[in-house]
Amino acid sequence: MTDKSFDAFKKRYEISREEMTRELFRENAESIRVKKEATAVRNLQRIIEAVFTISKVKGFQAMSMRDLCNESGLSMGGLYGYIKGKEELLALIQGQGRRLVERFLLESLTDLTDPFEKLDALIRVHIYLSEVARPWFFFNFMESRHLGKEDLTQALIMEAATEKALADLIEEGIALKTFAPCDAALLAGLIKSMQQDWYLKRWKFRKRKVTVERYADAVIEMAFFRLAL
Amino acid sequence: MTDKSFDAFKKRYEISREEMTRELFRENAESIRVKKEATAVRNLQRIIEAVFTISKVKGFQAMSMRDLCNESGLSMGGLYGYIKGKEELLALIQGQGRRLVERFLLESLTDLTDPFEKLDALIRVHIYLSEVARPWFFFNFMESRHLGKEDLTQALIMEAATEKALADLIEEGIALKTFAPCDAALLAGLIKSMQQDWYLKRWKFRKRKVTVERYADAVIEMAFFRLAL
DNA sequence: GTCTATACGTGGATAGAC
DNA sequence: GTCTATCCACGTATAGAC
Repeated sequence: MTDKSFDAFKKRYEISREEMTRELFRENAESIRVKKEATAVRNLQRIIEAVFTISKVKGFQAMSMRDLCNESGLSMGGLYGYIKGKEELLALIQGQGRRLVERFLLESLTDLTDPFEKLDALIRVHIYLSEVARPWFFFNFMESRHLGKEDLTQALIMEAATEKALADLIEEGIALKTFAPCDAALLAGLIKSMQQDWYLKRWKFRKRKVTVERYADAVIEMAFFRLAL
Repeated sequence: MTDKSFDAFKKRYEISREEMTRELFRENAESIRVKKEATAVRNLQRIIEAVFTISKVKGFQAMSMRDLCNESGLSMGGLYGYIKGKEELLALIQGQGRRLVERFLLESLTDLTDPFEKLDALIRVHIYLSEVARPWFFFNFMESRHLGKEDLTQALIMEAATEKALADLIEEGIALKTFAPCDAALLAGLIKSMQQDWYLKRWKFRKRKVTVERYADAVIEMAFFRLAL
């Protein structure tokens, strides 16, 4: 990513959006009774968005299937054509998230060589991604501990992968004597916590009129101050 | 606090612990059917701890009153001698938290004048407090959005107060030309997000054998690097 | 493919015995 | 003060009509 603006990122994201839901449908096709792709993809999207909306207010556990029907516009019977039960919703949403992170986060370092540039890109793209797909990030953070053992393991692996990408980058810079020596793993964790705050406390930033670009700059600046020689 | 060690803080905390639950009982005495203070305080403590334990695993919404009975050792009827309903548990726990923060956080700056020392104390004491009262901090973070309007407002005020204390301190240091100029409110938020990570991801730090003192040092170091002239 | 109606289970709260 | 037994409301999931 040579263009650091949020708008450029947003466009890139919106292009992939529908395609990602279609992939999700195909991956789960056996457990979905509805076979017509256009209908299924549209309804799947509505269901997932409804889950986010309701969960944000009352939490996933407190969301009843009736709530979900009202919000998504489907009826009880119709809804059960898409999912086997409430539990499966979690797995479904997890799948969408894995796709998000793989496609946008772990591919963000192409064409960059300077450690500072790479670190900038890696920090920035995470914050931008959490802005465009905020409902998913928020949901994932709040509800991941209710996942089943299998899905939880998957989630933790993905979580660790993004943190490790940061730590590796920092260590690489230290080895090159571009960054000042420090505990790379610990610093990566601190950076991650600042990244997360963007989607966990977004109401706060909106109230204070802090833009996503400005926030990303501030986090990157913190890291650079720490790593400057 | 002249002694920066965690052990010193922990001792100070443990002395106040029982007393705080007693205050909580007296404050809510009208809505508690049980009148014998010794019994009531003991059971209240058990109930609150049980709520934390269960909520950590399945979330407050998914916790049934039967779960709570099993975990606390009381029966359904007995339990309802202490609380009017499930909703009231949230308010009760909120009360305990307000007491925690007021007593330990907002009183931590006595006897200090140097801005760096004050900032060190304010950052450190929050992290230490979240370590000794981790169940409360975790619960508060995860469940606060399910509070009623009244209690939610209270929680947000308290949240804002701790962040403002940080921001004020930073601005004071900038005015004194001890700190480098920067956006104090934004930096305060970033520091807060790093503080929160300690209790939100504690399993991670335990696995990596990062002690609470070391973590506090790392966060303070981040702030100092940013604020050094 | 989607709807309405309904069976079956679980949860919150209380009454009354001990 | 605490327990057991019970009431009623609500939630999930399915059967069968359209």
